[in-house]
Amino acid sequence: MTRVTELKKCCCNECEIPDIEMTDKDIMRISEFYKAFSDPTRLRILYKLSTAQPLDVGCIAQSLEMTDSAVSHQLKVLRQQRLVTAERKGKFVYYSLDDAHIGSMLSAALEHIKEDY
Amino acid sequence: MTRVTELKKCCCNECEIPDIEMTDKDIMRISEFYKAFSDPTRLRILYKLSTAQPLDVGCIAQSLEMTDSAVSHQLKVLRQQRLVTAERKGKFVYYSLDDAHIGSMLSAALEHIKEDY
DNA sequence: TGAACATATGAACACTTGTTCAATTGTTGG
DNA sequence: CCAACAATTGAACAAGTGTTCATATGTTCA
Repeated sequence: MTRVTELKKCCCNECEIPDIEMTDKDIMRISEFYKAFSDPTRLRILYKLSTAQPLDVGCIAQSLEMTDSAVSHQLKVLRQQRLVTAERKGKFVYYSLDDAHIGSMLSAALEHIKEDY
Repeated sequence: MTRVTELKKCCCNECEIPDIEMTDKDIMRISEFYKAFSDPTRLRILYKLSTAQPLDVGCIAQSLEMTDSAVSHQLKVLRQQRLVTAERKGKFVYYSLDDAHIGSMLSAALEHIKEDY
């Protein structure tokens, strides 16, 4: 397991470095996870789903006033990060939040930004 | 306060839309908040600070094997999102995590990606 | 089967982002 | 004040991202 740093002591030569495991691969995957939350369109989709689910692509696109294609592209990103699940029923594909945890991430971020002056 | 959607019912005409307040401005600010977490370099800086703080710019740059300039640019982003705090002492500027909450976001994301098959 | 509809995909484009390099600001100690 | 060091900033460039448009895949029902 590749450590982000291999120092036993920090370069200031004072601080001990705790034995927390976070590999380069972890870093990459975490950044991709958060990247999914870093686009307004994707956040609007997630927020929409947090208020009503499951919803099909056309419904989401309509309420966000975007093309089906644009929404479908972003849903793919959200799917790959396992933030939403898709289930086809006939012609329609219904999307839901992957779990309640995702909704709570939205509220957590909302709290953080509301702390402002 | 501008609602993301003004529908009382979802476009599927079944689901009630809860009265959660999340404005377009909120969406923009949340996306910027998460964007700060979406870059490997910034995550490495945050992780580094979670293991030892405060640290000056040169120390961070050295341990991440990057230029001072690159690190300083990213620290600016983290500062703007209030994820780190800076305090100058003489020639050095020492950075710390803004609060413990940030460290817990790292662990939370780590847990999420570890859930994998 | 074939027309109509829902969704997904690929290429292309404008736009954004992260790094590098050079120059600047800020601080200390001679 | 000035030389040396720490940090910041701005411009420039390559790389990455989100949308659009055209096309393809899936599904239903006549």
